[in-house]
Amino acid sequence: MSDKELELAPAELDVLRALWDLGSATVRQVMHHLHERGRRVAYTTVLTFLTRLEQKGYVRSDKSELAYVYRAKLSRERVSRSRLRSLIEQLYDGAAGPLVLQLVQSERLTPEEIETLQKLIERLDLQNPEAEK
Amino acid sequence: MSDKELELAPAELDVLRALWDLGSATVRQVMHHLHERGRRVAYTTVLTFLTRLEQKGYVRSDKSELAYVYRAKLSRERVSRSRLRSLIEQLYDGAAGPLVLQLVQSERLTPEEIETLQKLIERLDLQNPEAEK
DNA sequence: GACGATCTCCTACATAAGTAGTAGGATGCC
DNA sequence: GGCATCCTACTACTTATGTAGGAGATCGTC
Repeated sequence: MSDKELELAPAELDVLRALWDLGSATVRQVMHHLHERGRRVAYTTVLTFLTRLEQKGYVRSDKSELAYVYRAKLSRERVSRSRLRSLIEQLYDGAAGPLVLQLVQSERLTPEEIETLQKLIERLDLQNPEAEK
Repeated sequence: MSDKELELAPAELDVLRALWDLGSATVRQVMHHLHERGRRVAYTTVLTFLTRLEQKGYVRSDKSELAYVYRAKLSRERVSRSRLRSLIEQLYDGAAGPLVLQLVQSERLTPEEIETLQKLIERLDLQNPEAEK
């Protein structure tokens, strides 16, 4: 439940993203994916990252075919949560409120999103959680 | 208005935070502040960071007294915005909506915050911006 | 069964980030 | 006016990040 640091360098995240997008993939497929997004990296570079990610436990590989097939062990949501947490921690001393406000103000949300949000808030409001610390 | 990359390594951010908290401060004051937050760094380390930050243009210094007094040129909001942007970009392909939802769901907001948010949303809803594009 | 394409492993190397020591100037004070 | 302080400048070293080449195992195929 709690997110212990969860260190991810930008380039590592790119690779992880490829896995999220692809589900599971070989080194080569990840490389292609990155190329399509405009990142010109060498095959071995991708391999290096995948290997490092696996060492960190963020990815697992499985060799049934010729080449290893990699898959993320870490979900996008998990990373997102941790990132947000540290953002909130670092910039707002742990208070999420200001961040939400800023987000809602500065990012244009679609009408649908606004509506969803509205419903969500209503619910929050009702079951006012008496937040136990 | 637009946020060009805005590179800030974690440790640099810590120093910047000290300046935000303190308004303006000498190396020594920043160091103390960091110590209070549990970061045991040497005086010269702080100096190094402050110097680097100044080179990057994120901080300015002013020598009227004995020691230089530093002050952030970059606001907390600015950094926050840029951080959020890249988070949204990297994790949600540019769509802010999902992030907001996740935030509202996973972070406990105080009743006041909820209320503020609610009002904000209402306003958004009214002046429905007919988002061009 | 040699050849080209692929794979993984190991190694390497440049730049960035994080941390700090030392030297030498200025300041205060007894 | 010499001693303890405090300040900045310069230098240095370690670990992380980003990037990739070469070596050797495998495979598919002519």
